[in-house]
Amino acid sequence: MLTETVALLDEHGEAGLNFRALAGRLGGGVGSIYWYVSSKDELLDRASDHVLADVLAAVAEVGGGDPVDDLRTIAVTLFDAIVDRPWLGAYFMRNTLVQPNALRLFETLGQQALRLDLTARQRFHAVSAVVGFVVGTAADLGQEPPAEVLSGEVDRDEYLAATVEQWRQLDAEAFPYLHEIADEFEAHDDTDQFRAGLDLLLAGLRLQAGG
Amino acid sequence: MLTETVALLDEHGEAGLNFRALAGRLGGGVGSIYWYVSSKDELLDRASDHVLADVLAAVAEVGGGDPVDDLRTIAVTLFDAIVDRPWLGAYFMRNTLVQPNALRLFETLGQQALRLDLTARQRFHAVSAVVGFVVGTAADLGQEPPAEVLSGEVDRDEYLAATVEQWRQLDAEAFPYLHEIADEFEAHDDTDQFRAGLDLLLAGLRLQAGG
DNA sequence: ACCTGAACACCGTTCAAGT
DNA sequence: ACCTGAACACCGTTCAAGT
Repeated sequence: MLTETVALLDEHGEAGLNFRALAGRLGGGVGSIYWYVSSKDELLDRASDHVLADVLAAVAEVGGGDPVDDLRTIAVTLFDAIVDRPWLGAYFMRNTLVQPNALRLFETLGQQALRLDLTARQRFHAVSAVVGFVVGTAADLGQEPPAEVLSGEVDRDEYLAATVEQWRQLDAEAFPYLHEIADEFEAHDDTDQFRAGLDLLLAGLRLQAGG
Repeated sequence: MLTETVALLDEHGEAGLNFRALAGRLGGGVGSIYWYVSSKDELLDRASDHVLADVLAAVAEVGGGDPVDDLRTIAVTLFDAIVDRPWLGAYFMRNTLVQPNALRLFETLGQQALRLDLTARQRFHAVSAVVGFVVGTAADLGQEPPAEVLSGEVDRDEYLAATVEQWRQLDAEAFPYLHEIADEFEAHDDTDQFRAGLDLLLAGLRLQAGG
């Protein structure tokens, strides 16, 4: 059932997942899904954990190098997985009681932090910050472009172009920052942007751990 | 209309906002809302920007001190606003074409970054990282507790208690990190956690800007 | 130009009934 | 123990009709 859920999600996005379509795929009635799962939220909790097994497998060997670098490797792997499947962002670690893989991934991140000279509280904060940054950033990037722009259908590129154009129209005296970064924004790559932010966070962590 | 939308959101949460209830409040028909707004998403885009005016007013005087500290002040103010109204997280800066206040707040953050010795790209990445971290972390904290835990209704405290209990039941050899932080998690304060993470990010930024 | 509200299409969820 | 699918309650959105 989780496999079919993920397949539907991959093919038609979060909006394409509904119980009627899922039941059809499984060759059963709508009601039978409720025998295995108590709600759509729980289905997505479990589906996201199901998919997380791949992330876990990909980082199984991580742990031998510099702790901060290993933290970065795991974070980037998780980030890529959420960019691939944006619905992951909303459900990852939402309820670890039914998400053993999320818990294992959290532990794996934490084990890198265990190798840093930090207090327990600092470690807790550091790992939480990394997870928060990864999930928050990835979820932001995975957003559908707003449908209300202009009239008719607008794709992501057109929305971004309209945004830069808006920035350039602003008064340069009142908006010096937006003017400065308009070029950057136009040429920006989401993954670069994520990595740059993650590097800032990890640089701060390294400093806290004593270099 | 935006004021009534926000009032409904504040009183009954995101789930309590629907066009029938809103039309009732406004003393009109459901259809008339579509004269002012093309979809529910646009309504929420505009409502979130409406509310952001308060944040903007609160940070109007910021800018005289240390740039990194000023960045922190603005970030904390935004964080508090999203914790207060979790639906803000999903709509903040989603479509700046209809969100002038979000744009101004982004500019205000950016102007602090302008006072740091950074390249335009670094500034863009830094401000994006701060916003991503704030929104991601606040949105995560604002989540409803999963309803599927155990049977019956469970509030946030019970869910957190069940989570710590789960961690303590895990094998201590295989999950050293979760065991170590169980106590921290039990006593943790969301705002402290956010500030600690933000400080790591800002420490990294300060380092990049040359101390 | 602005509003009305019935109607439409589509949801998640329930439940009496089956096997 | 597990499944069925009609029915329910509740959505966002549309649109012909009004003023």
